[in-house]
Amino acid sequence: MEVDLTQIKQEHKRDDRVKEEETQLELTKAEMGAVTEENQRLRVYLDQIMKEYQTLQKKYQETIHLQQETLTTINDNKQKINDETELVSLSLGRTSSTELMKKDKRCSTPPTKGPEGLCLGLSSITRAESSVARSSPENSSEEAKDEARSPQKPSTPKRNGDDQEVSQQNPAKKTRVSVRVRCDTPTMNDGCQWRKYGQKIAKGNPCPRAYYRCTVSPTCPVRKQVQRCPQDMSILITTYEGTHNHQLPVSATAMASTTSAAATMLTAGSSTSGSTGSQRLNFYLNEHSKLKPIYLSHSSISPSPSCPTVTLDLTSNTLSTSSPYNHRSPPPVTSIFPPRYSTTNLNFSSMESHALPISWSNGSFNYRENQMGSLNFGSTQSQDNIYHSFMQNNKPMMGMSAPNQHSIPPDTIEAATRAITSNPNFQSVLQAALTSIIGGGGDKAGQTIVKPGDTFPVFSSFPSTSNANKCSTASINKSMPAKTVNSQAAGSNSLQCSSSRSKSTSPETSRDHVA
DNA sequence: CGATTTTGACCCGCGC
DNA sequence: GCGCGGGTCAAAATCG
Repeated sequence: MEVDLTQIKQEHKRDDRVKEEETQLELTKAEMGAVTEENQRLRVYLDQIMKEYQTLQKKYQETIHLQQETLTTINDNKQKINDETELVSLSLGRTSSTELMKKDKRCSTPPTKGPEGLCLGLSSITRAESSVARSSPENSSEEAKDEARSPQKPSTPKRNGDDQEVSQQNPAKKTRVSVRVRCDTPTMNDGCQWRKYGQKIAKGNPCPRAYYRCTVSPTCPVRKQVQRCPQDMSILITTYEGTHNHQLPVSATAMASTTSAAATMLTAGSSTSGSTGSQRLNFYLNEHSKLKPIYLSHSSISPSPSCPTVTLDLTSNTLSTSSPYNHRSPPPVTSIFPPRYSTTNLNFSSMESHALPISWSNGSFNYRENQMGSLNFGSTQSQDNIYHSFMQNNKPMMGMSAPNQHSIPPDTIEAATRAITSNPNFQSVLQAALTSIIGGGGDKAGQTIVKPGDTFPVFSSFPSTSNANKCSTASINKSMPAKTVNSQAAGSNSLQCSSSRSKSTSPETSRDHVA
């Protein structure tokens, strides 16, 4: 009996083992089946990817082929031109050729031309911005040259030196960046210190044009022109020109980066635009759960312009027109800053009408709010009161007279920043500056926007003493609320329209702002 | 009193 | 060559 029991037990054990093995086998089979299925799926996926890759490769090759054909055509044209003009002039250097050739040189020059990586057409502004981050010895040496030139030739104005510098860098063109801002204050505070050295009434524009020079460094050649748009007096057109040869204050880097990016875009963008008429690029930004277009219109090339100008249109399109362009303020580019080569108009106008004013005076597009960290968010006051209280609260913090405040809608700033940073052509230029400002989180920083219910954050971290930074709180309070942005009283505006250069208009230009 | 603005004069490039 | 217009200079005025 005992023997039978042990036999039965052994048989049971054997059965269990067989069953376990069978189960494991089934499991393994099932796993194999799944894996085979997945493998097939992956194969199909891989095939699709390969097909797409091949298609893309085909398209790429076609595009390359087309580009080569175009280049060949251009070269043929060049050859024809050279044949027509001078058969000997085959140098790849700075030959006297047509505009087309200049553009070609500027644009299609392979990036192997220099250590700076960008094509030869890069403007001084790009270098300026690079010198913002690192004051390049090249610039300093050039400045030293300028300084040396001036005393030697007392009769020669210093601007000649600047022009020479520019002409050395970039023959026959000097990129300007024009910023259009709906602003009631005499000047747009961009964080830099400016000193007014002249004022003129340009022909065709009753509003005087003011000339400012950067005083952060006595040798800084950067200049800016400030002028009211004749069509829309509430729009301030600030044109920057030149290269900062010094460290910029943090508050000034944002504007510098923006203008730099715009300038870079002008030069880089012209590389693809060729000589064809107008080009329009559209940027889209996702804001408030809807896509908004940002139009980059590349205006047609003007025949008799003096220098390439890129216009950053930061005016708020409060009328919300369906047109991509701001019709209320026609493009000033061709009329005010007619470009010799090309003019790029970056219209960052927002279609939103709830735009709250923010300050450019901080120079960092409001991004410093987190760093400053003494804001009253969540206030339920009206916007006017909010702004009043904010200004009062922040006066001690600013530790200075209220700087110029500007009615730049936050979404406009965000749009500008996004549009600019989204362009690969100058992402590298902007990266350092914007990253430092935004704090690394591009999206998050981009969303540091004043919401309609929030307290309006205004910062002025730059203790400037220049007039450009002076602005009365009263006039700000009058003009800053979004609803009254366009109905400013131009009384304290230095650039208000006037047909004569009388003393009555000029002194108030930038001084009698303090209430 | 120093810094800044104003403003008439001057310079220079460009078109005719 | 001349005139025009934009840009700059620099002395005077003004401000803080």
